[in-house]
Amino acid sequence: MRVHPRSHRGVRALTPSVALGREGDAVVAVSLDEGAVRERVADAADGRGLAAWVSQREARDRPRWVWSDTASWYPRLLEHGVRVERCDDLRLRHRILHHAVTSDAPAHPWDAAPLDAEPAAAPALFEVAPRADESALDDLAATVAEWRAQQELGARAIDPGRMRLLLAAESAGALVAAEMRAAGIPWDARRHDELLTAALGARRAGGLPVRMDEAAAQVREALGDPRASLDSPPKLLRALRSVGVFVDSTSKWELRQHDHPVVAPLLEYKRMARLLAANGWGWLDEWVHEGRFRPVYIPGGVVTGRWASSGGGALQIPRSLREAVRADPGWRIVSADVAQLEPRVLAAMARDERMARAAAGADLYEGVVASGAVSTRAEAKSAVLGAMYGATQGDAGRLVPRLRKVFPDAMELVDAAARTGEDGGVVRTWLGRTSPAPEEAWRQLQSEASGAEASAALVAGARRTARDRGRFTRNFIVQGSAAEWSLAWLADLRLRLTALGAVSEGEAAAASGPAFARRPHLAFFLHDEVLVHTPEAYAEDVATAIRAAADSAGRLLFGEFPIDFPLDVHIERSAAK
DNA sequence: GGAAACGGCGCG
DNA sequence: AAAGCGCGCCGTTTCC
Repeated sequence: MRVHPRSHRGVRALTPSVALGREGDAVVAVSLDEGAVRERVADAADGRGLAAWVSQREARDRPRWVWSDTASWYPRLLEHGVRVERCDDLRLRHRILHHAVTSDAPAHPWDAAPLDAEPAAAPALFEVAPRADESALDDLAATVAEWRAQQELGARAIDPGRMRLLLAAESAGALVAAEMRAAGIPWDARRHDELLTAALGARRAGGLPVRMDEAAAQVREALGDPRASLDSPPKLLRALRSVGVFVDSTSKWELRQHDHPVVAPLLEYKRMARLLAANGWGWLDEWVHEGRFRPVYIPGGVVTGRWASSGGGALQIPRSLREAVRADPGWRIVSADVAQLEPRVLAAMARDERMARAAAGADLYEGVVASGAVSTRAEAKSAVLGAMYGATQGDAGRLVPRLRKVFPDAMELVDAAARTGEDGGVVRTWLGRTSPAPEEAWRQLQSEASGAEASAALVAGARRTARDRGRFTRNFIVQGSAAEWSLAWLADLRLRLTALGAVSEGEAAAASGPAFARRPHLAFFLHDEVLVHTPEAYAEDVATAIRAAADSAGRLLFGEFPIDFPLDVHIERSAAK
């Protein structure tokens, strides 16, 4: 029986806000609430002094730290083992607020108030990319001014309550991203090497791995050209045509449709070449050090609000290599992913009760079959994805209309988003992230095509780009709202894990490494899945926390609307020895 | 000779 | 040469 940790949601009358910024050669803190109490923190170059001061203040009253940019402030703290509970990342918030308040977005069914379209004064200093002068961004006066401007912008959002949630979730995500980079993904380089050898054959200096070489030889044999180039699409295309394989590209989906002796070995070669180039031994040498892969996560890096990553292809690790992720001895990896997150979010956003009923089980697609819309799970999946992506042709295009009959509310929501996009408007996610407005060139094309003189080709081209944009906005509201659910899940889980780890403080003190990495901690996040690295003793508690966080996220976004977010949770064994 | 575009493919 | 969204990265080709 374990003593239950102190709740991480303890009621606090007031969370103080404390801005950190540079003033000359010093870092200075200012209380933003009342009295504007100022305190010199440390020399700007003194990371240890900064961390010590923040740590002390964090312990005292856990303020909300207001800083220009988590990616530039927080790693310095983490380096010295100091974590903070919450922050306002002004740079990330700026991007959301600026778009939200200055856009000409038409009202949505869930909007609480008409949009105030008066353009906001937005200091160029906080524009997201690229930053010319890093030190200017950290300036204390600029930080405080930006924070005050953001308080006003936030109050002018269409739904200030939802906007507050979104801004808080975005900033919490920034903390998670920095912490996950600091902690790294436990990566078993030996296992990775074994997997590569099994897939590609033995590694050979100055040449291709054995099995790749063999596949290449088979391809060249079938092409009747011992020197055929396999890595150059144009040359390969010509070689294929010369032996009667009349393809229009060398992509695998097209090759697969041909029955020729070259096809099988070529597909095998391409599969191996891809693995070698993207995640081969070179990748291992470059990205895995001391048993950790440390990708750079970029919160809000995708227009929809999803995260992007930079370096190491963290968001594209092939499934076949996931086995190389191994907990440290005595630890466990707890993995969890959400089943069909996006259609569930769509059902909840649209308040579509019939679609929610179809989602009631663990498998939404089976629920769609049970609704009578389609007859197989494969059809259900194709139709649902097609509905969210805007399919018009093929199987999906044929099936989508059936969904319209069964789930009219959900379908009307995405159809309306598509119409808005085609007309050049902007759309918003559930919590209020606004899609980018169309480029001037796009507007220009549409207006030229609507003129009396417009050629048929011009009209057709304009129509096509309008449809392209419609598919983008259609998907934006779903992908972006799903990303918000995920952020809420992540933020809530982060606090639950901290609370869990707090009870193990004593035993953890003996271990080595940064304090936060000795507790259960997030190690990886990819759109709708997480990995938590945890001491073995907490594995079950972590699994429970992950589920509880998913329930919280669902309620936070969608209240009592009857939608659930079933998870696939696994506790994985650690590396042998 | 280097930057940008392209084809291709991994992930959700 | 995807149909049907969003990414990052690789090797090659094309452009300047």
